Amino acid sequence: MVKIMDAAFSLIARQGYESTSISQIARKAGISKGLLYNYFLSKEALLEKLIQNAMSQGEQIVATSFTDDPAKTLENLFRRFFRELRERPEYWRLLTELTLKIDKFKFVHDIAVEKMTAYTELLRHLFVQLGVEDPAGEAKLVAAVFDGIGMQAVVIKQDYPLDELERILIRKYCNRKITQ
Amino acid sequence: MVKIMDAAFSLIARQGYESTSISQIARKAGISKGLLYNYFLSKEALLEKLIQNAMSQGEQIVATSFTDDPAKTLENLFRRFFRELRERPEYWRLLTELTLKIDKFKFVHDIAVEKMTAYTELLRHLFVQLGVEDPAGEAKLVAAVFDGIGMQAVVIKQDYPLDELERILIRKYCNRKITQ
Amino acid sequence: MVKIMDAAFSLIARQGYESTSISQIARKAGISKGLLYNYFLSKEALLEKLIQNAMSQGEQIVATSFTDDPAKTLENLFRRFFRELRERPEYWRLLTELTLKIDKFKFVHDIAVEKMTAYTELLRHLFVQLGVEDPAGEAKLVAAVFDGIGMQAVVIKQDYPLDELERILIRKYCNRKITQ
Amino acid sequence: MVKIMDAAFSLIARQGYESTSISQIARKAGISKGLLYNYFLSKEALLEKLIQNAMSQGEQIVATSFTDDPAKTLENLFRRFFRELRERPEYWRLLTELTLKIDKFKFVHDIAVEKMTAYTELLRHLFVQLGVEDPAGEAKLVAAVFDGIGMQAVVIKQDYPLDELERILIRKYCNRKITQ
DNA sequence: GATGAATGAGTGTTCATTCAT
DNA sequence: TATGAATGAACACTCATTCAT
Repeated sequence: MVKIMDAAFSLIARQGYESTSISQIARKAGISKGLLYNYFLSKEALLEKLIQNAMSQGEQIVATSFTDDPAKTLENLFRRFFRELRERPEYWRLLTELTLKIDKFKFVHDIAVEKMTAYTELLRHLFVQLGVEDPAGEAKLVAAVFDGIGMQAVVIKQDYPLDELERILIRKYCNRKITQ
Repeated sequence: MVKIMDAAFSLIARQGYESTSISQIARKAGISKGLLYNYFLSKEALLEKLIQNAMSQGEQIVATSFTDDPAKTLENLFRRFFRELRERPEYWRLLTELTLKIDKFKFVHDIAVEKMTAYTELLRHLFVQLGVEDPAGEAKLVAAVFDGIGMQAVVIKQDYPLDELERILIRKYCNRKITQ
Repeated sequence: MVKIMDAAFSLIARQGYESTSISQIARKAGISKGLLYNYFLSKEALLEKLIQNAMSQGEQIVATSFTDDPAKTLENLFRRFFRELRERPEYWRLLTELTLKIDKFKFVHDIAVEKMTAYTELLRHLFVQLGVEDPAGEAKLVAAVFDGIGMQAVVIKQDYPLDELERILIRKYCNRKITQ
Repeated sequence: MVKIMDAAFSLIARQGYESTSISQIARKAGISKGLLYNYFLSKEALLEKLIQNAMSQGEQIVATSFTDDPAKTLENLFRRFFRELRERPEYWRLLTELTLKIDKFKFVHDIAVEKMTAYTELLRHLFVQLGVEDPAGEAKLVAAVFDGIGMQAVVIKQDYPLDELERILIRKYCNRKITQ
């Protein structure tokens, strides 16, 4: 049920998983607690569905960034990442919070590691094409930058200079001559 | 009471704030629940003290990194940051988790913003001395890198290439000639 | 609906009345919950039908045991009782469990008393024909033995010496000369 | 806490385990639900304590029945058994109901089998001393009689002829000459 | 006849917090 | 200073029952 997922998403993204009760979710979705359990086996199962949903949206972003020009592809990735951060910060909040729950929910670890290695590998591949020195290391660095910016954007919110960071990153990595 | 803080710190760092009960903390600290409430007004107040404590430890790291040579100072900062990550990963876990509780605990936002601006300003200052182009932007980027690496290290744990990232960062930013 | 009764019977006999849900019964019967309520007014009503059904099966056992020879009739009763216990122990489980719900379901008491007096009267009648001393008392005793053996067989299961007890009872009560 | 045990005992004995809620028990005991959980880890743990309590009382009955004369010992056992049934029928209700829950609670099986074998062995021993033919078989029979009478007394209540059955049993098994 | 979405009161259990001692 | 008995509101979850279709 999409109403439930939406309600759960916005509440959990804002308050965190443990601080959001099934009652709250049901109330916000406009249904009874009992009905919620017709759709989801447990609170944890609901969370898992939520994450899977969010992840698949993330994959679309990557998929639609590809072009023949690696510099352009990289720029697309950067721009879409920042757009996401601006338009749907709660998505990153949820992902980040969940990532920290790695010891509590077994399904999180697999998703997190898979996501991280996939992104890093993608960046490395682009850096190779762009002739960047130590592409593997640079990819890891940029992956960390992504996570760090996501985290800080979520925390500092409107005061965080997303625009400036976007400009810096694109200038640094996507111009003709990549020297550094 | 330091026993309480220690107990609370290790439990919350490992299990998270909501999953750690006052009973557990009191038991681990070897005192009664009642006594705990003689020292802290509430669970939330204990958490606040915990964070303030953790932050001040972070400041010590910064303070002891200073030298006359900005490149050396920067290298010290990097090295100490990575050492912390290796030796006390729970510290970062706690900080990261708590940072995300921004909407739940008002005091978190102020602390987080203050920390971040202080670090960024420090980095900017060093970059100015080192003649880095766009020192303010670079400082923001490196601050994000720090947060990102901390986050990923906490999640990926022993498989995360801390050593490699440390080497890359130092090579990139702390060598005589800073060109990028 | 016989499918419902069968499903309910096997589930309740195995798990007990309270631990068996209407959903389970409907699922096992291959119908919807709603349809089940077309046939039975409530879970309790279903239970009542279940018991009546079980009781009438018990009566068939008695009815087909009759012969002209009271000793043979008694032996038939014994043998059929033990056969039932061996072949359909869940039947006894259900009856025993339900019998204990006397304070919860008013209909249980009437059924139980009626069953017991009928059996006792039957036994008494046979004992009179067999010239047993104090036939009424002996009948009550044997009725108790039946219940006790049923109970113990249900609990101890495969380790309970049903064969031995059958032999003992028949030797004791069904031989030409009844002396005791 | 004895208040809790008493409340739980009387409620569970009357209504059954599943039909008695923790709320009811706490209310009857005059305490909060939370406090109940300071004394018992779970509803099941409370039940286990209840049974252990009941069993140890049962053992006292057996222990105080012994004399040098086996016939007198047997008579004592019979009389005490019937006295218990008259004075504390709920005790038997609880024990019987629990016994049927053998598949649900692991601790029940051990207790039930132990109780049953101990009683049967005791009876067999007495029957040997009394020169009863097939003492082992007779012991099993009498053990079943006990269970059966207990069961019927619980169900039929005031209409069940406990006095008559007591007289019959004692006459049958405890007189000088045991012939049967 | 037949479905299953929907409800609401209930369950066992947890836990931050208080307070008499 | 120190205890822990006690509370009450909350939690995740279940289930008999209803009803529009």
